[in-house]
Amino acid sequence: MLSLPQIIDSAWLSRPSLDVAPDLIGCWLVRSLPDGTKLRGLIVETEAYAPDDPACHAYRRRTKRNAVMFGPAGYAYVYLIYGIYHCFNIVTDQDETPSAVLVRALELAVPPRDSADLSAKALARLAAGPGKLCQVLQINLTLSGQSLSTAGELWLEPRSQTFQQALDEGTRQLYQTTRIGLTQGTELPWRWYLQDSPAVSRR
DNA sequence: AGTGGGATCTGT
DNA sequence: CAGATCCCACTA
Repeated sequence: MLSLPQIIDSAWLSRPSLDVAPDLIGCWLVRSLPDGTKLRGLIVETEAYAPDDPACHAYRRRTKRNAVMFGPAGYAYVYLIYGIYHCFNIVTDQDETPSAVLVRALELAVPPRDSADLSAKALARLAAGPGKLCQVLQINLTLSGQSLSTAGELWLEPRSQTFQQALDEGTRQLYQTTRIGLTQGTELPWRWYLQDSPAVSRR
């Protein structure tokens, strides 16, 4: 029986992204908005980015954009893609080891206030994709470099006992496959998702 | 100072 | 499958 962490702290995240990425499935991403609203989503899809990984933004060198990935674990790395969408990453591994986990999809625990007239199906797809989840949780560049602590605007909470049990018993399963949208490193099976989750971005 | 490409998403 | 649209890394 795997022991559950009480909290997801820097030590838990200071492992290689390949270990952290699957472990983050089933954990909660919590966003506290300036007006006090809290949004919670169950993480159902992640991708690992590692040193010596040609698809990693930090593959070549340290730059202004990717600098946070070179720092200690437990910080947000957010970037803008195609001029339109944001992608949210969790910095992992030891200080000076550039790596991160991209959060690709969430199951929203509480529907956003302005989504009352959506079908159940549409609701389940609201945060199905890295760009969409950033839209829903209002994650943008200002959060990049911020610490993912409960004192802040964005943090992580561990798997529930029941979720862990379902995994242990095989009632729910993780699926491991290749990453999405890349031009390099396409063959590496560094994407994980929760089987049967309607929020997974792509199968 | 200018250029090109990108870990996306939607609608056609 | 084209297009939206902006930041930043890279070149000069």
